[in-house]
Amino acid sequence: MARVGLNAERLTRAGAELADEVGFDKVTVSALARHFGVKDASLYSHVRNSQDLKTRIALLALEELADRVAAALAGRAGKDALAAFANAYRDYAREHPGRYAAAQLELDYETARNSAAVRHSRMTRAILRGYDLAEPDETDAVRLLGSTFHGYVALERAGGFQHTPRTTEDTWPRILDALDALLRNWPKA
Amino acid sequence: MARVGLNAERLTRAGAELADEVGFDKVTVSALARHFGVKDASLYSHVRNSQDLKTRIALLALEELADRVAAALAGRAGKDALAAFANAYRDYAREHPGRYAAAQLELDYETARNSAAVRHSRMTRAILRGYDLAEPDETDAVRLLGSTFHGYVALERAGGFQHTPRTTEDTWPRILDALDALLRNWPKA
DNA sequence: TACGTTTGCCTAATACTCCTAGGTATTTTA
DNA sequence: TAAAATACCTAGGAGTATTAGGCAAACGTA
Repeated sequence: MARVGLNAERLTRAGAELADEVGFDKVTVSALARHFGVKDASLYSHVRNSQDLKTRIALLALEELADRVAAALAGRAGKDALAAFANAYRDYAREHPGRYAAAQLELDYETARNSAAVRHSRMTRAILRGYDLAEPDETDAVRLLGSTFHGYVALERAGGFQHTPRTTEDTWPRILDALDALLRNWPKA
Repeated sequence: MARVGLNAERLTRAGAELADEVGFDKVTVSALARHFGVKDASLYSHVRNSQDLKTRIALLALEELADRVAAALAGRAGKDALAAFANAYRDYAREHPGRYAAAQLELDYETARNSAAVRHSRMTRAILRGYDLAEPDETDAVRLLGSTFHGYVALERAGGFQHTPRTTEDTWPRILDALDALLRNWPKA
């Protein structure tokens, strides 16, 4: 019979697309097998198991997201960089909800260490170059930014901001204003 | 044969405890049935299905968390209230990781509307009474606080802050300082 | 206290997902 | 073109979710 031509990368890409369509938690080995018109068991030559498949999708999403952020950040500094970073992050989550959810998957130490997660933390730190922060304030500020962006996107996605007339479109730029103001006037210890 | 005496509430409580022990996503109908020494099918007289069980655990967690926050907030204002709120939130997540994850479950509109989630948003707004913010800044600030706390707890739990010498114990109070400073000097539109 | 009703828990059965072992056929390579 | 690698298969076992229908314990009432 004709072969479909599977390999780990095609499975990962199809899994990422499937995640965006139906949700990351609904990406299963059998759903993916159905998508390619093969039997479940056939996937196990390319992927160790279900967890491995999910990890690969997570790593793909982290790479893509890091690439986007890097592109958005190029040549910008200060508040421009802050906004570019934040928007890249948020836009990715909206365009690719499944991949974004995948990027949140908890990776074991070793896997995370060799993933694009490292680029993410370096880029977050790079934003702060336009502001005048010394350690340990810089680390604290990195954590604040990461927390706020991640939290905002998560709550927005969960529909947490839908019960008031104020739209999230209006709120978002104001939050960037606020964070910019905060970074320019970081409180003394 | 002797009956165990199941009912929806006991199942929900046991499910919440199980969530804290093994993770919310590992709370299954069959695991819970095993815990009580009964057959899977027996649970379906008390709970509609797996989703219903998870929703009940989520609602329980939201109630508990709201109670804690309310207690922490009583009689406080300004930065005191901010810190009490944030700590109640964070402590709950650390003591009850499974329940906290459950509280993040996406509820449909109607369910959310009748849940303790409403108390949560009211309490978040109450914090701001000690600061001088008019609408729509108040709504934006509520969203910023919610995002930051939620995001911080999520990233901390995922181990996102473990790769640097600066501990999260040191960072956390500084983030509260920063948010307090920000609320006192909210930028003009 | 006996009787009927409720209901807590059971057995049986179906369906879906994950995964292993071992086989066949196709493609690659030497 | 024969050998090696490998893409996909069949078969089957285990766990989870769920429905349908049954028996017996507990409860309310006459």
